[in-house]
Amino acid sequence: MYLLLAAHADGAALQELTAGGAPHPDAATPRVISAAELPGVVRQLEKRRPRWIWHRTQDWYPSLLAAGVELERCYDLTLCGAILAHSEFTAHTSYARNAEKLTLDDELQQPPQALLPPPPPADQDALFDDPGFRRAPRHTPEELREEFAAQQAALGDAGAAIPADNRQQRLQLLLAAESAGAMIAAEMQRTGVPWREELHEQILFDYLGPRPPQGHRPAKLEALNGALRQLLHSPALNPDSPQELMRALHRNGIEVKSTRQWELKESTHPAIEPLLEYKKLSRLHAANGWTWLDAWVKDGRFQPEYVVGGVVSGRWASRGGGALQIPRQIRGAVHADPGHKLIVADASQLEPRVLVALAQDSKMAEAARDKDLYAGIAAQGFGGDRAKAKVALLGAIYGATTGESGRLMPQLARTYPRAVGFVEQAAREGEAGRTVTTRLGRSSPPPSEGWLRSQQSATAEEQRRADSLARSRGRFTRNFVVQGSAADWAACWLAELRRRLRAMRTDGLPAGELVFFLHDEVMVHCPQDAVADCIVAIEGAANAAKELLFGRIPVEFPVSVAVVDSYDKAK
DNA sequence: CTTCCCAGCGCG
DNA sequence: AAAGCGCGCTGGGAAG
Repeated sequence: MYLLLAAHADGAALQELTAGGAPHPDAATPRVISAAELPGVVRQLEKRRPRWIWHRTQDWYPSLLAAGVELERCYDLTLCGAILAHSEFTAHTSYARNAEKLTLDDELQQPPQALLPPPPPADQDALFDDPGFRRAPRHTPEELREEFAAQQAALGDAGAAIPADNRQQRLQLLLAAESAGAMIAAEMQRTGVPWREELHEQILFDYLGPRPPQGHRPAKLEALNGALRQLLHSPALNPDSPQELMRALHRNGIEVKSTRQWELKESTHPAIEPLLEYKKLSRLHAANGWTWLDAWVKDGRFQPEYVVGGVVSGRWASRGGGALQIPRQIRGAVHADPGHKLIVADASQLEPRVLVALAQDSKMAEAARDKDLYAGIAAQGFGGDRAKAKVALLGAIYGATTGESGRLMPQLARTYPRAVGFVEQAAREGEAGRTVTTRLGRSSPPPSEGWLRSQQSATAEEQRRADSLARSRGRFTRNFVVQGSAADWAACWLAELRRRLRAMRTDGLPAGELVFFLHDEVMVHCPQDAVADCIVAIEGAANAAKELLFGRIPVEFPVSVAVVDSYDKAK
């Protein structure tokens, strides 16, 4: 059952559609529902387990959640439209050809915000107090219905070219997973990561000293700054200025081309150690210090905004608070509530395993049967040297050309011609200006106009520049197929896990809540007596994701699970 | 004063 | 050990 929810001047318009996107015979015209009665109506209709169709999940779902209405599944027209408009699986359809003049405005990205406190938790009326909501709806119900019908038609044609390839099922799975991801993002933002402010403050005190007045350096940084000024004979030095710092280093005979950590480490000058310490602490203070704590943690929860579809590869991005960059230093502040545990689960070595499955490299699959894939590869082709094997494989996925990683490539290619050939092929597609596609059908963006123009350059100098741009794009497409297919896997893992956790709740069992997701890692906050069942759900979902993407293949996707009180104890 | 870009570094 | 992919955020600094 498909139910379209569209904005309406008086609240919402609701219409039942067929799977193809036509109005259901019993619902020729949409039903208008006032804002006040919407949550109740939606709650009632949810009992029939519909798929809710809407322009953007983030416009509807947060307010429904705030009103206490949780839904099972949806279809996000914006996210799905973006996939269908660019996917190679639908490139031959009129939907893709008309993508330039999409009926929907694709404002996936909102203007970037400065560091602002997170919005207060929405209450039941928030949706309807929002002046944006009271504006004339951007799309009529009929426009949204037609958009859904067009997307369904494109999906229906996805398998036409190569039916045996299951392209239609794969793309359908991707659309469902992406829409589920949008719901999970809204739910996780509402729930938030359990964050103990007093533990965070203790960490800051230990590293930096007491909280300084606004705009001042903490004591430890001030002391390091004093030492640096002496050691570098620069009494007014501000080490936060790369230019000043560079000049001071040069004055003291430290000939670096940048002030990056790894380059500074080359020097043995006595100022280097305090300088690196200063940089580390200064970063903590600026990015995750007291100001961050004030702005982002409230009532024991960190509630970041996730941006589903924010990365071309299908990974999520985030907005505000740097949610996907929580440094190890402060992970001790992420702490389970009393009587609860954090389950931190991580798909080990996900990208190499995805490469094995994509390339169907049976030799590498033998190595991937081991819990430690790098050790398996080391045994097969690198004389047992695990570090070498890891650098070589990651280099193949990233497109390393120089350094140890680049030198190891021929050795890797000899042992695993299929796996290496797969990423090499993806690189060649990109260099030639073509697009590449993930397992489930998300395609890389086409090259820009400027890139295409650069490839027709005349002079030798221009040609060198063009070749460099081509190789750069090749590294991007090389990585895209692996990173993007790993994101496909992770989206299915997450959606499957949500389904299983919801089932536990429906069965009246104690169940955990998803509170964090980071590319190949999930965190579940969970009552102690639900831990065992949650782990079963996490592992079952991982296996389900593998079979959804690749069928029954002899490649393991092991999940490493840690049950901890605080995040720093995981890994 | 605001706006934009860069260098640097955090995460995977 | 080295600098190959994808992001967001900060402070500095130049430009308007």
